[in-house]
Amino acid sequence: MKLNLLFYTREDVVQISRELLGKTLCTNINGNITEAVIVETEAYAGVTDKASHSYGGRRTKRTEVMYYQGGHAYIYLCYGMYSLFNVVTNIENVPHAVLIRGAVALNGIQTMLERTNRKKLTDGLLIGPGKLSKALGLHFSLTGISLLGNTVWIEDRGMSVSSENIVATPRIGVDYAAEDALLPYRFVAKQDFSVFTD
DNA sequence: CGGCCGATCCACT
DNA sequence: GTGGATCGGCCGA
Repeated sequence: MKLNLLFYTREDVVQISRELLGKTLCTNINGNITEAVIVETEAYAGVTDKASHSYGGRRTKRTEVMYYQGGHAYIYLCYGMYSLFNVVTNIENVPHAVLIRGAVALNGIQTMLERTNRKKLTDGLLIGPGKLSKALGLHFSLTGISLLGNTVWIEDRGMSVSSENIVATPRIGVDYAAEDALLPYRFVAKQDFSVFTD
């Protein structure tokens, strides 16, 4: 079933990041449906987190979406060519988010291959936030869209990941965040979901 | 208005 | 392991 508002508006973004592992990220872009099991996430803990775009309460046209109520998508352009997809959490005006860094393809594989200009499905197709967003059609122009609608949403299909199958590490590419760069806010599922593919 | 740079990826060595 | 691609956002002047 589709994750609801109560899932997203909880206050512990680290806990939500862990729970998102094993959930199914779905998109329906112009009738092209793609689905993938989330296997890698990162928590961004808002105004007190130096790695977060909303650190210190920074509020700009781009980061405004982070201040939305939980259950929206914050998607922004990185390095001029990659859209990075985040799940906004917590209540309105508390700018927490979870970056979705990796997934395993489940359905709509042909569409994903076409979007990424590949011929064959490989394990790494959706590993990496830029690649994942491209394959699922999560262009940054979709930023701010609700995850409770019928374009982008996340489902619980009973595939939760137990804590002994979760590895926590520091986040990627946030060396600028001083001591917060060391926080173990990246979560990787050590579990093989590829067996569910088609 | 100019300049710098990023929550990345891949080809190439 | 390294550097180039590529551009919107952000900041300082």
